[in-house]
Amino acid sequence: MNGTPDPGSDSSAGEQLELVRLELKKARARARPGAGPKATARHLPVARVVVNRSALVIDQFFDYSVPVDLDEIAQPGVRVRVRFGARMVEGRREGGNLVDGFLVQRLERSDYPGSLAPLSQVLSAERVLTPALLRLCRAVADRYAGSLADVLQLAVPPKHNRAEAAPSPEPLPAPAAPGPGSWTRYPLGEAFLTALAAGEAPRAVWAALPGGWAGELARAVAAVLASGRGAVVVLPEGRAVAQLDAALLELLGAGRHLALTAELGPEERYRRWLALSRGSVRAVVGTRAAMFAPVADLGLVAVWDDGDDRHSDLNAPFPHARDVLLLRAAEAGAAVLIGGLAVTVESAQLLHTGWARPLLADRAEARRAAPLVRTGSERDQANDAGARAARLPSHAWSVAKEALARGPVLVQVPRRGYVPRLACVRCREPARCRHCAGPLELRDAEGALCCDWCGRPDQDWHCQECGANRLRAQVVGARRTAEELGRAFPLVPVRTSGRGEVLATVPDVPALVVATPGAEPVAEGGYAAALLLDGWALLGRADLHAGEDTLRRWLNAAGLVRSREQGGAVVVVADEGLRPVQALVRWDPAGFAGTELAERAELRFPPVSRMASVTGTSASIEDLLTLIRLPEGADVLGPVAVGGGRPGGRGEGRGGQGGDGRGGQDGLERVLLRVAPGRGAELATALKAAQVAQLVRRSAEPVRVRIDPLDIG
DNA sequence: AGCACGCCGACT
DNA sequence: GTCGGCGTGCTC
Repeated sequence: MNGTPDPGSDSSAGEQLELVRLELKKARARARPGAGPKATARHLPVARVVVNRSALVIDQFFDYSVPVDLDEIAQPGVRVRVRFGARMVEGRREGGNLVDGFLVQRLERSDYPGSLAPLSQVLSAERVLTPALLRLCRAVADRYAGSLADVLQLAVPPKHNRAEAAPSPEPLPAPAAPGPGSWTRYPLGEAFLTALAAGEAPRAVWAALPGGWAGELARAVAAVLASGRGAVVVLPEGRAVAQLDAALLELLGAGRHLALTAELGPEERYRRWLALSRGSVRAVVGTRAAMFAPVADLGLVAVWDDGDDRHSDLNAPFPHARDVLLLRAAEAGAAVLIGGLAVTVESAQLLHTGWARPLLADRAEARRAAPLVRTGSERDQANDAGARAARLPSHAWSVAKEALARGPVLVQVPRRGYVPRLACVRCREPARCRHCAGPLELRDAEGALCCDWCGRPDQDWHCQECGANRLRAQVVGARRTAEELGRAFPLVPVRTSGRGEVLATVPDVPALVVATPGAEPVAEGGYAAALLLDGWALLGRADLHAGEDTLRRWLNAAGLVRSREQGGAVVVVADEGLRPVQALVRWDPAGFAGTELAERAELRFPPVSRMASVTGTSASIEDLLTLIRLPEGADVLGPVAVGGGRPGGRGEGRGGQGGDGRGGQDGLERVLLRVAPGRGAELATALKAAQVAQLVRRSAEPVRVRIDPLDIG
């Protein structure tokens, strides 16, 4: 029968041949000398490995034996490849995939009762996963209820052979301690620098003044380098990194620091990462990817503008640069500097608990550095036809017209698509649920009010502040306003900076520079004036952070304007009675953050409480809630239906746009879990355990969990 | 997560 | 009688 093809059964003969070939292949694999039992290292024959599998249910170490030929190279921290998922057949291991991992420890013996598979491969001798980095990644994974492998993926860049083969530069000796520069603007500024240079670990929240922040940050880095320690600085985007990079280059010359940003490309990024890991360079500045940068002898962590949502990583488990750096500082006993023109509520809490000290300028100094800020009413239309065409209040119109004679004028307009929040028609106090203080939403065409957090309806809403019983939803026409503005000043060039194209700088010549928040170019000689338009659209977003975030965006724009002594002026088009507006006019970011914090505490909002969101189908959420062992006093808010999209991303809310399509047409729901301050770790642990239980039992579709969600109303 | 084992319906 | 569904369990 063999070799006599039966006409009509060609295919079956072919299949048999194929089968025979497969069997031969298997036999050869078994007989291959490399696959047989190999001698194991005599000393520390066990290698503990973290495998690169993100699944929560295998978030643990696995032990492998170390073959003699890998004994020397198989040091803690190296990248390895191991066979994972094999099964036992007649006492032999069969199958199993080659997966990447890191060797974390060499041991005399394993506590695993079975026999150990050998390490398959050590990829190189480079010890990329240092003990400190491993501890950090473990802490971050725990804090965010994620797996170690997920965090390692964010923390250790992919291997690049060419970068790894090249030697890193020789380290330079520590520089001399820098002079205080413009830190003299803050009463405690010099003392902070001195402490850094002396090897201490001061912790500060810094309300930076306009002008000079990059130089001030650079001096903080230089001071800690002078103490023989290293520094990590994370900034929200590439243009800010470039500014600090330039300031450091000027202060320290080349070779003592490096910049790490996403746009570098894999080879150069890994080359720089290795320079840090190998101790060639001790200071790094960069965007959020730099938050894990392996700086040895960490002396200082710093975050710039920590309220910017770009500090949140977009990959699971969505760590936030500020919080990762705080974990690092605690671990390393390093100094902390959280700075920005604005002060976040999270920073205010660090001040409130006494964990950090304030680095604030006194009122006179702040007045000197800041531009003159005035409000313009949206109802106060100018008589001038051009102003009417631009729909500008008369004050804004005249300020812009006057300033255009002296230099560029910045016009900040919100991006289209901000979702307005329901607010009192009279005093514009946001409409909140009287049970849990979540934001109220219009859920259906009937106009029924419903809480976005707990889902309770509210038939009889009236304003807590002024007693009015009517609501309004704000409407946005931002982009059009900007276009009309260009027509209103026909002789002036109009430049735009926004989503499509972001300008880094504009020259010191008269021009209208229309920019969306976060995309404002730096004007070389400072803007002569800035108009902050449509404050309502910003303040009216359905977002817990709307007030804080709006003030932050205003401050960042106003901070690019010349000081009041130099004739710099800002007009903010918004109701002067509102707290963010007052804080801008008085240039008092710290005061605003303190008040906001007190209010959050009263309403039990983050960061005074800790929250996590759980998203999934109704059944899977219910299932998770039966499995979870919640910390004492935890609140369960919801579930409520949510629109499509990725709950992990920044899609809805803070800084993002969209967020329409609510109503749960895809069947997804969300609950918010709220715990008392100090119980965040317990909550994360409980969520992870419940998720693992759900995955193991397969009792329902898995849910998605996010700690510190950004998109809560 | 993958991947294999194991026990019940419609087809050669 | 077999091919194949996805429930349950493990991976050093």
